[in-house]
Amino acid sequence: MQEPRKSDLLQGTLDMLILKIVQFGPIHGYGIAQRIQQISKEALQVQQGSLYPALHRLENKGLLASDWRASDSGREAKFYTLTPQGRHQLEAETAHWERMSEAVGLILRTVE
Amino acid sequence: MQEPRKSDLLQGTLDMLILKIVQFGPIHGYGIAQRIQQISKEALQVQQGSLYPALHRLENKGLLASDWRASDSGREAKFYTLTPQGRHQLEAETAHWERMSEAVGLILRTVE
DNA sequence: GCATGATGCCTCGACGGTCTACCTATACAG
DNA sequence: CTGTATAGGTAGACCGTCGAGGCATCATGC
Repeated sequence: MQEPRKSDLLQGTLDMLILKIVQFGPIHGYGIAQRIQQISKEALQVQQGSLYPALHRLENKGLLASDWRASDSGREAKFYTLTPQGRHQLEAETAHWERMSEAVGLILRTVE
Repeated sequence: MQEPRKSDLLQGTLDMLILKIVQFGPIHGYGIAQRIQQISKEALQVQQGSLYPALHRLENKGLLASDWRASDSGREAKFYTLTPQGRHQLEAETAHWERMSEAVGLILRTVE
């Protein structure tokens, strides 16, 4: 019996993570995936098939704004920035995450 | 603007939480939902439509075993217990959760 | 000149977990 | 006899994620 194929991230956290990374400053999609992987010390990694739909989702909701600029490598890339709603949403999701993950920890640390 | 309809739990944690609660000793489904809610101080709550499919899933995978007994209220109820594989799985999932949630925390606590 | 890998954007189909909304039945209180 | 808590269950829909692809550009090595 082999690895039950664990997901690369905790379900439902992707949007929050993206918003958080973008908060640091304008960045393109490819860079977001790299940053997440790097900061998490390779523990989390975002598949492109998850990333781009998420970015479009967030942009459609008005949480992110985008414009084309030249990337470090001199190529055109779509840079995302946080909108005011995005910042607000990030705060809300962060608070929600804190509450929830703490609650899970509470259960896990319970010894009968 | 209304509640974005947040989920009642963090996606992907239900199986782990169930296994953890069952670890405390034989308990029936209804009781599991109550315990989770109670220990988490109402932060987490499990819908029955999520709970029972999850229990059947876990039993089919051989992580839980069940038998009918009389509950506290004198009614018949299906009591679940952890199998050895279930215990093993719980440890694996707990470790995975720790790694993942810590990684998420790492990102959230990063200040540029 | 050509292949390869890294960068960068994207789409599609499938899967699986969760939620909402139901159904059933029993015990007990009023 | 009606309502509520307890207890088990199913069906359908939704939606996020993943796997697997596609496309283009640029730098490097051969």
